[in-house]
Amino acid sequence: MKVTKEQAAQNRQAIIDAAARMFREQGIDGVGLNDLMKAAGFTHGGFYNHFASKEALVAEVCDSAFSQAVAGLNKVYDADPDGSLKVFQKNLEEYLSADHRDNPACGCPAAALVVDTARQGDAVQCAYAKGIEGFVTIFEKQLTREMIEDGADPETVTAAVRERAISTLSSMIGSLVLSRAIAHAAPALSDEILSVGRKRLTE
Amino acid sequence: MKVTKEQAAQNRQAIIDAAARMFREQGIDGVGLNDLMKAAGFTHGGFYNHFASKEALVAEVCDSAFSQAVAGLNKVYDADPDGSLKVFQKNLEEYLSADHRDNPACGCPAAALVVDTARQGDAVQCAYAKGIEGFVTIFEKQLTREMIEDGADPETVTAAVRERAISTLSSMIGSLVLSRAIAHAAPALSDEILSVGRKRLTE
DNA sequence: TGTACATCAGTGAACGCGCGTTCACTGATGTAC
DNA sequence: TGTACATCAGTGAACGCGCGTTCACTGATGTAC
Repeated sequence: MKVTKEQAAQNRQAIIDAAARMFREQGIDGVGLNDLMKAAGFTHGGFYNHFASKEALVAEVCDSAFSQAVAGLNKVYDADPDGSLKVFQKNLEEYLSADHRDNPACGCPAAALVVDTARQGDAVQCAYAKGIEGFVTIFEKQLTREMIEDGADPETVTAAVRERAISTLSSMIGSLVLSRAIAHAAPALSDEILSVGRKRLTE
Repeated sequence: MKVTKEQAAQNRQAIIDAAARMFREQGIDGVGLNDLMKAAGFTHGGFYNHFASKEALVAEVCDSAFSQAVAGLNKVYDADPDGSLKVFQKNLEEYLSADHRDNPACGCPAAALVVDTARQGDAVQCAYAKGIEGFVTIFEKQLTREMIEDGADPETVTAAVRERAISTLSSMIGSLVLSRAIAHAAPALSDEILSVGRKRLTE
């Protein structure tokens, strides 16, 4: 039952994509390879034709999910640099929306995997860290635009921008994961966490 | 091998305490009942003399860990209401320390369990939500003190205080879990996340 | 207060189950001639 | 270009293992008389 090289590469990516969804939704430990392969449309035995181990898959998933997210943002911002600030602000607000909170499977990998990652091996943590650095870089670029547009001196803005980028990212992730943790048990407070987060981000 | 009622109650608490440590360090899914009971000093079969299921234990652990944390803070702040603001500020800084980052087992349950909780049943989420509400209440009290000390009008401060309480808690949790996720892979950025968080919290 | 008996916390073997991983096999693909 | 053979992605049974949970048993505790 050999398939073409292209088909094999597609199948491999299908496994990564299914894992990216399931890991974000159910956690890394919560997803078995049997269920994963079934979700990707295959039988479980073929897994090891593509990956050396589950750990290796997790690292690739991290890499893939972050790369897609970072590349997606960069593409949008670079397509229209002048209008990118508005899109950036809109992205921040959507990040802390009920929709994003309620759909982790296709949401931010940094938030969904943040606690699991601390318990994973080096390869996973490195892929995750690379992704975070990518986000920080994007934030720095956009926040620099924002501060210069607001009349700041381009020369002296650098340190302040990096601080804002890091604290913005931390707050976004914190607000999102906290609102998710209590979404069912305390929906009002969960909503409040999101709206307070949005308000703080946009002022 | 029956033991006295008091001894049985102590043993039960020993299981909860061991679980509280292990869940924070290894995640809820990452801890087996066999290892847990061994860590608490017992054989695994006795688990069900104390708890109906692992899920029931998790709920009790959440409840216990948050109650201890909240009660501990309240005790300190109430013992010396006038000096409590200094202690509060010190607590915020210690929260975002390398020491806290590197020792989740005895650290904040809200941070260590935040992503796992979203995947747990109602009982666990309710215990967690109750704990978060407890933290928010404490923060509101202390931030009110702070703002009044800084000359704010006690009557009009309420809404702003709640916002600050929620956003402070979200940022603390976000900074801590993010710094933990990349502690090994990107130690410099991990430290930077903590120090930026501390700076933002104390200004 | 002393004796007989029920209670039940703790033990350790066993349950079925799903985990990550391995393996022999299949058969279409890709390659060497 | 056509044929023979090696490659290897996919299949599905099987591996050992640890999971959460159940159970029969033990024997000191707690209780009823």
